[in-house]
Amino acid sequence: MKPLNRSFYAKKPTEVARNLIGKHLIRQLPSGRILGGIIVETEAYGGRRDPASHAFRGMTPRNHVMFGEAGHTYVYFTYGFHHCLNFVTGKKGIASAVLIRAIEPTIGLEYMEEIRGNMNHRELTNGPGKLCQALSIDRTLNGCDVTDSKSPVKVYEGDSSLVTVNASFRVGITKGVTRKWRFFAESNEFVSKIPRGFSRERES
DNA sequence: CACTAGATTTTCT
DNA sequence: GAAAATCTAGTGG
Repeated sequence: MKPLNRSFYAKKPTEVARNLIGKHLIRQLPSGRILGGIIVETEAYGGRRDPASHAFRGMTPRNHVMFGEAGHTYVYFTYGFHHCLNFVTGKKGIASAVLIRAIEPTIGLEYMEEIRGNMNHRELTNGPGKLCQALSIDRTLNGCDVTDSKSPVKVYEGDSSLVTVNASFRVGITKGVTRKWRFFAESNEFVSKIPRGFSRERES
């Protein structure tokens, strides 16, 4: 099985964000150990037109990979604690990316528990900062080519047809809040936050 | 369950 | 110097 190819990523961020739901995210550690899970929540970010995007004010040392070729990782550090994983989308020269907000862990649960603390499996990876910690992702992984089978981070086809994808407003931003650019798997318990108007089945 | 505040440091203005 | 694509613990209902 091969990772998703570049044409998958070379589209509008909203389209890629929606299509990524249900795909398998795979992380290979330097030790060779494999961790992974199913992507259940994403958000799309644009370029100069999207006030919530890091690229809104043009290229900077931090965001320059967002302007590059689709199918590369964009990993940044924020709030003094957390890393966030994105995939670059669209055309080269025009910034856009998709933030991976949550996964349903399927491979290497024991390792994730080891570094995140032994906890409810739902708490392991249901947030952008949490999943980066669980998968040992930091800025040294910025700019990886996700379509390369040797990359430490890859995405494989999954059972996307089984999942209903919903759209809602993005989370944790103060500008561009009216765009419904957040996508998530309906009724999946690993989604980070359920917005107003949606319910989560089988919640205590 | 809903809401708030505080931690901590990089990045850009 | 201010803000940030977050998380956690704590309070109150």
